[in-house]
Amino acid sequence: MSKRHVNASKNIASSKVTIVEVAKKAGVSLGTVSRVINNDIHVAAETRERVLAVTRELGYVANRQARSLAGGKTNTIGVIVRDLGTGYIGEIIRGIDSELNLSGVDLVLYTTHRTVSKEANYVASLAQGMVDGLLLVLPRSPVDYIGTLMEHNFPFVLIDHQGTGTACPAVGATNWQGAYNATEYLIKLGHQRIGFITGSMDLGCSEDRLQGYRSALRTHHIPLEAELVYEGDFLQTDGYTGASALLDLPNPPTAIFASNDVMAMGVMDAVRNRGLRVPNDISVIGFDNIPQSAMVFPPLTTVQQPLEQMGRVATQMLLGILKKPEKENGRIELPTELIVRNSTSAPKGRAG
Amino acid sequence: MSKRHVNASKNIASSKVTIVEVAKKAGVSLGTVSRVINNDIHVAAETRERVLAVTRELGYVANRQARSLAGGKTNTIGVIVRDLGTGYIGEIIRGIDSELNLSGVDLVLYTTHRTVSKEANYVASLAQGMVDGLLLVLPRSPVDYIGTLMEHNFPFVLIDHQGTGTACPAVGATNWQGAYNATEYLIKLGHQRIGFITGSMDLGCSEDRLQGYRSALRTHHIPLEAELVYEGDFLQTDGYTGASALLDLPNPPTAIFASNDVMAMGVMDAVRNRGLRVPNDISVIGFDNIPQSAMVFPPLTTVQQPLEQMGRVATQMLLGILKKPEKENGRIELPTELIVRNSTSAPKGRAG
DNA sequence: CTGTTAGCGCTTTCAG
DNA sequence: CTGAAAGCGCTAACAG
Repeated sequence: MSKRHVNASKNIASSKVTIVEVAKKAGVSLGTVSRVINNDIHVAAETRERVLAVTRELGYVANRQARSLAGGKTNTIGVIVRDLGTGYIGEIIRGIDSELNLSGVDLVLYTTHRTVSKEANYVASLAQGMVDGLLLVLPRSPVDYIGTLMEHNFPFVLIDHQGTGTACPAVGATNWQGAYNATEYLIKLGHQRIGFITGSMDLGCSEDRLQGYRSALRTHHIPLEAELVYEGDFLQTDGYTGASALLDLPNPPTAIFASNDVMAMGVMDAVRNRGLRVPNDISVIGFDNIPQSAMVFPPLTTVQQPLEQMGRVATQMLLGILKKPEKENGRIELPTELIVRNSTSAPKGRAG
Repeated sequence: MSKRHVNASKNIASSKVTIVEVAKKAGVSLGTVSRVINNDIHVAAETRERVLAVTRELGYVANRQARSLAGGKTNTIGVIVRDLGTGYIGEIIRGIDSELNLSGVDLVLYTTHRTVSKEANYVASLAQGMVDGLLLVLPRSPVDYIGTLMEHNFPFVLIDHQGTGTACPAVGATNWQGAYNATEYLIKLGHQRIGFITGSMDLGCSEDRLQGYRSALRTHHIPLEAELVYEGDFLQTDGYTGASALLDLPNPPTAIFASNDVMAMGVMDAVRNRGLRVPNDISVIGFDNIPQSAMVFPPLTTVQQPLEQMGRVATQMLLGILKKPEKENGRIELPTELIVRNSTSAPKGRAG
């Protein structure tokens, strides 16, 4: 069994509709075929037609690997995400996807499963020519490769990552402001003891939200108490255990602000599990405004992040860079917005 | 500016850490390096170590394009989906993703945006060697390429698609049975006029659900009335308009069965919008059991599809085929299950 | 066990 | 406007 033969049973490419076949059948050189399929201007209209006809007739499909190996454009951009677990990232991807679809660019998606080494690896791999540009969603350790990426002028945009130092193309949301507003809203409702559950503290956005919370308290002359801040990791169980811990305090909070909606749901569970009611006994507020937050009971007051829009904007930015690499691009912050629903109210025994 | 130079500003690969560099520095031939990075047994332990060391030192990263072009394994499988819009597909992907992660296989995801031509195109493209196998989620027109795929023994598994004719590896759910059970449940509750909103009728699963509904009615000697069946397309608005149409009937139904949860939510909206209550006035039942369905108000009675498991099983199947191509694989049906929540009750004025 | 060699399918000069 | 030729980085025979 020859090598070719083995491949034949493994690979559709062995149907052998390559550029060479097309060239032969159209009676031109393979260089010409290449020009045609790449919309090169330097081809006689008549020749182009003939080649195109053969192309269709033979059902020719360009081989992406070969194309990118040879140094051409891939017309696809790579997206690297940690996982598809939460609706959170899904929303962003939708934005990316629909924007990309508009300009006929393809998308390949890689998931890192929160594995830092995979992240760097995929970046390196994709940047080798597999894609024309990279969108990094909520990257864990961009420091590892951003340097290389920039050095080589490889087009990329960070999504939802607070740049640590280096200025590079990125889009995020006003996390600080969102958290500030939410906290202030609670304060104005009359709450004085407000519990806070953080997100993964290795993420800039978590830090920003925590600071927003703190600033609001400070502004309103409410003492910051360490015992009211619980460190979570953006998972629903963190909300549950965090809320439980907070409610076990000798002097428990009257409101709990979770750094994302998923944790806020965990908080609500914990509250209910103790026979307390939301918002009558405990007000709960989240962050993100994922679709579910409007549908839970009671509907969750939360801070909306323009997730899909972030995906869209980042994509436009990347597409822009692809067109004019020289243009400088900085960080864009999209506004967050407080969405008041029914999980918050004035603290018990107090007028709204 | 030479070609090489242009690439240098475009491509990280120009850092030139190729197999050749490694070979040179390690004092071996490039063939040997290839063997090492492919875990070929025929390399002296000592040589392997040396090469590996250089590999790390230089930060070598294999070029996927070149590798697959040359005919090697890609160690990645391709997943083709229509979109990421609904949680539905996200759940399946999660199953795929986590299963793949277990075996260290990478995943590339392509979205077709319901474009049939794209679907066929991606399949052809990926099958050319970009991936070792293909997972086709809810494919629109598999007929277009399944033949080719099978002819060439290219490994693939269909997810959630009722095969029209050709026997090929696929995993799905017992849609007929699920719809039958749901309808029967409604009947046993005392409902006699049950409205039904279909999914996209070009999808096998929609047909199966409709038939399940019909069979249940037939079994219980309830006449099938065409006016009680509304054709939808799996979108929330279809549920809304469908329910509205149904409720406008001279003799409206007392229960509505929507072919998926998203439409069921639309149904609930429509019911409420007319001042009617769920389930007191109208019972509503869905299909899928997406995460949201447990959180809406009232919590939705629905038929659970083992979405994540379907992803898992399909992936195991594909991985199995990759290992032993000769093994025959047929269709696997995973069981659906009726989840009773609070959107259903006995019809008004009748004891449960 | 290791080196050599021939491509994979395509893009891109460089000549005409 | 078109053909010829040189690789892109790697794998897989084939000889040692």
